[in-house]
Amino acid sequence: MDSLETHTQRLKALSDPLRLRMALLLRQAGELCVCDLVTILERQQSTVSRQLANLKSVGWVASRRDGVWMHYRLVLEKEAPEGRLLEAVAELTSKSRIIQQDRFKLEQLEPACNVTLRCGGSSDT
Amino acid sequence: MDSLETHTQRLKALSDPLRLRMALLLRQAGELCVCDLVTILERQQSTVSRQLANLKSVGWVASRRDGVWMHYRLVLEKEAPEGRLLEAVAELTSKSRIIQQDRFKLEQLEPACNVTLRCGGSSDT
DNA sequence: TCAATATATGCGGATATACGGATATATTCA
DNA sequence: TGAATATATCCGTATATCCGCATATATTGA
Repeated sequence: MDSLETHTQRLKALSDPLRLRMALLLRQAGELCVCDLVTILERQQSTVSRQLANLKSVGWVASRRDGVWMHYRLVLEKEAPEGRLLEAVAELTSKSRIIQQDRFKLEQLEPACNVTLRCGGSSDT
Repeated sequence: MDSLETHTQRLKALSDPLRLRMALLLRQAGELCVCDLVTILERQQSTVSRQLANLKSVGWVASRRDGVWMHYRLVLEKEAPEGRLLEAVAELTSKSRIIQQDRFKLEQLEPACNVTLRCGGSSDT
């Protein structure tokens, strides 16, 4: 029984192009560190970090420290309305040029940090 | 293949508490005129009108003139991702105090204009 | 044409947001 | 302890947003 403001703030967090790209990248990758996102999004580290803090403050993502690196991941209870919302957003934006480029960059990414898991993509060998 | 900006603008339109309440009221009522929304939302007519224009400019609602009245309704292709998005939002916010109050006020509403149809609610007599 | 009503829009002020650059903090390793 | 790296935060500026008030526009009916 969150207040309406709480919900609109969560929606607003996804209403910024940069934060939405972040959320969708995390959705695809499972987990990413700040420097990976800096590489893909081509923004200042301070910008990326601040927007991740925004996503975290409204509960979309959580973080995990691994040495010097902070790994961010989506917080989604499966079958929750939040998951369906993000799924719908992902579907709506999947054809967007930038989103497709982001996905490509993610696949090509040489992980800067020793990522433990990276879901999807090329897992055949 | 809308641009990412287009999609984030549509999300942002739902990220404002007042506009979200409007969208959910229209979802429940089917169609409402500006003065009905002014009554329910207890805001200035100019505010309501401008936010409806916002929702219209990004494609969430359409309007129909009926004499002096402008009736607004949601534009939702069934089975489209937009519909699932709004459904998820409606579910997330359904427990919010304000949203419940809005629903109640809508049911009690003495229509200011001769509304042709009003779905749901008390249609027994 | 003119008054009455419903709606839309211009304007200004208060507030929020996004960004880059600089800097602070945290962790690792020598 | 000190250098190197990754991340977080502070600051100022530019821009966007929200609202109410006043006013413009559109429609109806006399």
